[in-house]
Amino acid sequence: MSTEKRPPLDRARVADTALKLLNEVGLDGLTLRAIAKELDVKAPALYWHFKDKQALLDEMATEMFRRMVAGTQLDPSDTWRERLLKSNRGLRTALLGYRDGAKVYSGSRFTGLVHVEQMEETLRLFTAAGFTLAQAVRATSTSYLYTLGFVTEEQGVEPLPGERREGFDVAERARLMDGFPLSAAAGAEIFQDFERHYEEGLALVLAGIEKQYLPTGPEPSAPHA
Amino acid sequence: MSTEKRPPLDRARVADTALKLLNEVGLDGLTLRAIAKELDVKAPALYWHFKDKQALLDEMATEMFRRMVAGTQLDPSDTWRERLLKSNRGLRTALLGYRDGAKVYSGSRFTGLVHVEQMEETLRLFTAAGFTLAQAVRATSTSYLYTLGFVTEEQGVEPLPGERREGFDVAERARLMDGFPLSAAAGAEIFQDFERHYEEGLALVLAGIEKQYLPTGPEPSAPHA
DNA sequence: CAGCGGCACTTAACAGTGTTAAGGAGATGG
DNA sequence: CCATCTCCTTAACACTGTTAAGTGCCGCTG
Repeated sequence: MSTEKRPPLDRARVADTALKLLNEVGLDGLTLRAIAKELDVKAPALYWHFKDKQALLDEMATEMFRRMVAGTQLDPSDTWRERLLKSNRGLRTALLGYRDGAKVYSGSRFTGLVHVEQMEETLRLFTAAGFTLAQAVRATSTSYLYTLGFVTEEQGVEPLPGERREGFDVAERARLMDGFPLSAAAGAEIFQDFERHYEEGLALVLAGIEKQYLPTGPEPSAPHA
Repeated sequence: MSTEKRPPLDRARVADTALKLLNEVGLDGLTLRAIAKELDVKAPALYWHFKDKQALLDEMATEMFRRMVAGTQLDPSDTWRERLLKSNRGLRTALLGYRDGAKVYSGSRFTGLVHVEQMEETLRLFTAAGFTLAQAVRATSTSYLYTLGFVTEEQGVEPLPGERREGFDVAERARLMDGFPLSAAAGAEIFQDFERHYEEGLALVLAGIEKQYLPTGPEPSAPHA
C-alpha cells in the first residue's frame, strides 16, 4: 500500500493546485471540496491556510501576477512605449492562460506587496522619460484598464484560446441583424481575431498617451543618462 | 384585510425589483429567495419567467442598458467626439447607479437586440465622419472596454459613489510602501478622484483615435451630406 | 352549466455550497 | 511522560440554485 506521507500543505501548493483545477472546471466549478480532493485532503483543511475562499482567490491572483512578471522580461532600458506594450501584452497573455482568468484576477486583491516593485520600476521609467507622476499613473493605468476590460470580454466569448462558447456564431448574428447592415458587418470586428483587435486598441491608447503627454515628439532624447 | 390580488409577475417587474434589491444587498446577497420575497412570491415562481438565474441577470443587464439609453440623449448631429464622450460617460454613470453594476453588466449578455439600434446609429455617425467600419468598431469598442475596466476597478474600491470599501486607506497604503516613493505617491492617483481620472483616461483614448484614424485634422468636413 | 386546459404559482425536496465547531494523530520540547 | 502546537478529519449548519409535483383559478368549449 502507498502509505507514503504527504508533506504538509502550504498556501503556495494550494494556490498552485487551485490554478491547475481552474483551467479544467472554470470558476463556477472551483469549489473548496474539489480543490481539497485534488490535494488529497478534506475541505475544512483549507481553512487552516486561508481564512476564507476569497483569501484563496486572492492568493491565486497574486500567483498569476508573479508568473506574469516571471514570464515578461522588463528591461530597465525599455522606452516607455516598449514597457507599456510588454507589460500589457504580458498581462493579457497571463490572464488568457487561465479559464476565467480575468474574472478571478479582477475580483481579487494581491496578498502583500509583490506588485509594488514592478510598479515602482515602471513609474521610474516613465518619469525619467518626461512624464509627471500623475501622467505616468494615468498612462499605465489607462492601458491596464483597457487590457483588463478587453480580456474580460474576450474570455466571455473564448474561455480558453481556441475554445468557443455558445451563442457567438458570427454568421447567425449577422442574419438576425439584417435591418442593421453596419452592426451586422461589425460582428467580425468584434467576435473574431481578438489578437489583432487587441493590438489595434492598445496602439490607440499608446498614440493618445504620446499625443497628450509628449507633444514634442516620440522621444525627447533623455538628458545625458 | 388586504385581500387585494397582485397582478401576475412579468420579466420586467422581476428585473426591476431585482435591480432595486441589488443596490441594498449587492451581488452576493442577491439570492432568488430574497428577490422572491420582495415580490411577495416564493422562489420557484421565478422559474416560470426565467429559465435560470443567469437569464434573470441577463434581463437585469439589458434593463440597465435600456435605462442608460433613456438617460443619454444622443443627437444624430453629434461629432464623433461628442458621441464617444456621451456614450461612455453615460455607460459609466449607468453602471455606477448599481452596486456591483459593472460585474453584473459585464457578466451577462443582452436578451434580444435592444442594443443594436444604438450601435447602428453610432457606426453610421462614425463612418460618415470618415472612419472605415473597422476603425469605427475599434474606436468605439476600445473606449467601451476602457470604461468597463475602469468602473469594474472603481466599484472594487467604492461599491456605490461615496461608499468606501475597507483596506483602501491611501495614507496607510503609503506608509507600507516607504521603500517605494513613486508607488506610495501614486496611491492618490489611483484610489481617489475617480471622476477626474476617468475623464483623463477617456481623453487619452480619444486623442489616440484622432491621431491614428483622422490624421488630417479634427474633422475633415463631411462631403455634402 | 359542467368540464377542461393552461397559466401562475406553492410545497416539498435534493444535491451541493461555504463555513464552523470539536476532536484527534503526530511531532516537539520541557 | 505529559503538555503543547501543528495540521488535519468528522460532523454538522445554514443557505444556495434548481426540479418535480400539485393546486387554485381563469377563460373557453360542448
